[in-house]
Amino acid sequence: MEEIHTDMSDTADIMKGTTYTISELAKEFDITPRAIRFYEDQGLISPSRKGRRRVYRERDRVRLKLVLRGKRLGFALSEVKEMFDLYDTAPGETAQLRFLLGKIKDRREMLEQQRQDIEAVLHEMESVEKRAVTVLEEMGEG
DNA sequence: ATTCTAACA
DNA sequence: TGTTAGCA
Repeated sequence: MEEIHTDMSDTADIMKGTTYTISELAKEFDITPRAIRFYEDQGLISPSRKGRRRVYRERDRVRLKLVLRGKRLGFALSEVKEMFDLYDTAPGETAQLRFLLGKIKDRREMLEQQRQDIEAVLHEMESVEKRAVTVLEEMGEG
């Protein structure tokens, strides 16, 4: 899945002004550079440039990590972006957290509904299966 | 060797 | 998002 590099503290990386190339981040998070550029196109990350080349700093790395976490939780990139925009607009504001809670609620409800749907199908399968077995047994006797 | 943009799948 | 082409 995903492993995290915890050598020096992140704060140390920040004060040192550590930067990363797109390939380094891709390797760290086990994704392709293409995916990282895609997230940028979607407005989720905005690395600075050195000429044409993207220069990723700790802030970008953190955002990328959050994007991937959002994906794991089943959120759309657009939803992760909404959260980022809220944070950028009102840092330290409760709006972002309320938004997140709302998203979690929606996501959870969707998953629970899916769970119910799955259970319904499973039960139906069981019913059909029993019926089929019964028919075979009757044929065996007759 | 690596990254980038753009376009198509 | 993956892939590929043509650059720098």
